[in-house]
Amino acid sequence: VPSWNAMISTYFQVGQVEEAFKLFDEMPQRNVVSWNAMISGFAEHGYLLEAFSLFQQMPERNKVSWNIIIKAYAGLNKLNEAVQIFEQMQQENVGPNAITFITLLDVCGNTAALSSGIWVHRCILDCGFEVDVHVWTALISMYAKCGCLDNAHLVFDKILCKNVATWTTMISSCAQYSLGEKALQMFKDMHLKGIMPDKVSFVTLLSACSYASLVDEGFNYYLTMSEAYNFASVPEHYTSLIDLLGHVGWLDEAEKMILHIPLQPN
RNA sequence: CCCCUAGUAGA
Repeated sequence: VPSWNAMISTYFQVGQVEEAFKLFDEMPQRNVVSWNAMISGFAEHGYLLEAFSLFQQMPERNKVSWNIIIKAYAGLNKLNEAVQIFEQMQQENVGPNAITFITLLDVCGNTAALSSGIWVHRCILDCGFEVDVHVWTALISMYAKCGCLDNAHLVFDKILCKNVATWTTMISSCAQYSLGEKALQMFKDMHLKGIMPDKVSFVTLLSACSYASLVDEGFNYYLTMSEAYNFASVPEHYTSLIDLLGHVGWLDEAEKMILHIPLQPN
């Protein structure tokens, strides 16, 4: 059964929805993972009716099944529906896990629903299980997206196990609140704490330089990334640099850069 | 490495 399940997921990953369903239909036995894989794949490709229908039909559901449905609503920015499913799962004695909360926080952030985000935060604390760094980071992100940088900072300060993603969330939040210098300072602080930047944190850093109109710093950081860290550039790096040139009015340089990057400009 | 998992550009 795991082999069939893996094939179903693979078909969805390459967009072959019909092939996936054919396998599900033909496989000799199915387990809850088979059903979950189908529901998740259907939902991800926009086949929501099919997803919901399978969810109704499936013989047994686990936490993942419920999380997939919450995610389906979250993907549509349907916060109220997502919360309803969250409450329904608990009525059916299926407890949430970290992923449940992360999914809910994500939709709160995307819809700037601060009061709901605070409510989810409280649920997390009430739940009593130990909160991992993924959930903490999702909380920071939610507060920042909801316009509450102060709360984001409060959460950030309390986290003991900050990793590069946690720092990047905070750096990005500062940049989005036009605190470019502060964002750069945090990048340095992160480095001082011995946490190594990765590609995503460099994208964030370069965009912070753009917000702060710091051309030299931005290009120096870009060189550091390429030469000291040996990271290959992704399109986002170039976009950030071009954006930086544009922000300070160096339009000729920006245009030149578009013509010279080793990627097809989109 | 059978299903749902946090941070990133431009608009």
